[in-house]
Amino acid sequence: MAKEMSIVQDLSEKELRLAQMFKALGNPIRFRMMHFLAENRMCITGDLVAFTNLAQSTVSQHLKVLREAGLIEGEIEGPATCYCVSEEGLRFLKDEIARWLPNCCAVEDTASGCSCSPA
Amino acid sequence: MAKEMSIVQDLSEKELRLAQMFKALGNPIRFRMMHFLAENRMCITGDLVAFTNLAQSTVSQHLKVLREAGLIEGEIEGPATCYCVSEEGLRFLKDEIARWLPNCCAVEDTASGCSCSPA
DNA sequence: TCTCTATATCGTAAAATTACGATCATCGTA
DNA sequence: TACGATGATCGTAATTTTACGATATAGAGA
Repeated sequence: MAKEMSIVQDLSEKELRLAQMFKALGNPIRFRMMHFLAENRMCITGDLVAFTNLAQSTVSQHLKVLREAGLIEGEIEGPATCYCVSEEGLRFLKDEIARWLPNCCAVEDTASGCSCSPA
Repeated sequence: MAKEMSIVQDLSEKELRLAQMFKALGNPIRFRMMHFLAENRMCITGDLVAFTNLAQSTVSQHLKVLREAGLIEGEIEGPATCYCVSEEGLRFLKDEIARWLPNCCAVEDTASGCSCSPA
């Protein structure tokens, strides 16, 4: 952990958020939940519970991860909580990815492959 | 795990790869390694070991994850192994993300926020 | 107020990830 | 062929993640 910090430390705010989003979406369940949320425009926790077939507490936990990554937004709606995809979050994700690692893989690049020591 | 399959099952090939890429990049160390790799165009395992300050075996393990996600490519170069960012992989990632969840967050969308039960 | 519904949070067990040292395999060279 | 350098893989400990049931919280309605 201490070692990790030394390397991870110098990530910018945006990069940290991007990494957090990657982590959140790295789980297949959460990945799928995002789809569901996007398809259905919005839904309450119970809908995701039915969809995933997981325990309510588990789903709630996954929702928390997605929320903390800024990928979804929740709003208390009466006794339930209504979730939807965060437009700001998704836009951020798409924009950052598009700009990510611009130094490589340009259209007119080495074309493909890794050519070490091109001697 | 069995339950997970029922939900994750119906992910397309591309979606599975995308999720795998997310997972690989979700780790801050690997996230950082991708930067390093992109900045330096290419490098051998030892360079990453020096950069990350982690054990050689650990770095090798991280490289494997990135490789299996199709994000980098390794080529045996004499006694060493030369790694570089997979152009195909990164292009795939960027393209898929750009197309991802197209149903939401269009430019002329609800603008922002989650408005449940708009009654 | 009492209850029902819907969720978040807590505590905990199981599984996966991460990190390390040690070992094994390979290439280039003396 | 033996050696030194470079990395991949193995075995394992520590940490983190994932999932569950139980409990706590809050709104809506009888």
